[in-house]
Amino acid sequence: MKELTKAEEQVMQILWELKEANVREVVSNFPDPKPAYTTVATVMNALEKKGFVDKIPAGKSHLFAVKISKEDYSGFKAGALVKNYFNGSFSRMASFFAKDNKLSIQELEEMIKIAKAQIEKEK
Amino acid sequence: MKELTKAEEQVMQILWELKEANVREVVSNFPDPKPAYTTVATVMNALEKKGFVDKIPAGKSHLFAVKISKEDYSGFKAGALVKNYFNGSFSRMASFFAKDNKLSIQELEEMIKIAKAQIEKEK
DNA sequence: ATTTATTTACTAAAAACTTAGTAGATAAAT
DNA sequence: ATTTATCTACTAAGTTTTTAGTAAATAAAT
Repeated sequence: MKELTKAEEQVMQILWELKEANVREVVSNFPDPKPAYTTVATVMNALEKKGFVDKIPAGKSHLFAVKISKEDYSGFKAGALVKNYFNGSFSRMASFFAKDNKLSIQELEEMIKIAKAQIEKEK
Repeated sequence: MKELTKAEEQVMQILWELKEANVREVVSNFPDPKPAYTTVATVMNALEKKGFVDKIPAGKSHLFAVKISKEDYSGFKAGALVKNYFNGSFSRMASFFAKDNKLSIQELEEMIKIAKAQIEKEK
């Protein structure tokens, strides 16, 4: 999987929300100050070349449909982060977040529940 | 805190290991093919300008000493990841990792231990 | 039918990042 | 003292990324 640049990532975040959209719709979902239409179009074409979206002719314009899900890309990014910054250990990252009250009790309890369920499943 | 570029990050990973080093030492810690001495020097000066290291005259050359710890930068990166890709919820990330056997039982148990300890501490 | 609006393909300038050379200073070796 | 090695500051070329304009095609409005 290829890396997204900053500009590409911004567009993908919008596309992940919309699932599919044309250039105009993506532009209108940008916060102000919105970039130029052609700027967004350029980025979206790059995303197609990189395989992140499909470009489908639709009437007068094109529809860009998400091809690589946010979940897949999230996993890719999270994996790289854990590898490069937490010695490849997720629990090391968990302990980092646990420190300094970075996590609420609710989040911690949720985490325990998830982990327990997973252990049960693997038995 | 500023973002590190790819090249800067590579150098920082070496500096985080060495705590402090001059250009020559950083170059020699690069895997082959090693970049040019001046290339590394340029990056290290950029790191000083960004505030990631201190540049201390030491005899003939300079010593570059880590100023922003790997832990601090890790937290910064992990926070951004959780915010942008897991709806700001760490447990959402945990559940993502738990899926598909991405975590060993050992890691999961470690996670539970950490979370429980933290909850206890906050009481 | 002609004007107006929308969209795309192509092009390109500007900015950011990467890589490294050159010249000059300083120190070490002979 | 002169040569050799090391280091830095400065410069700059090459690459990637970002941003957007222009021209052409198509559709919509008058």
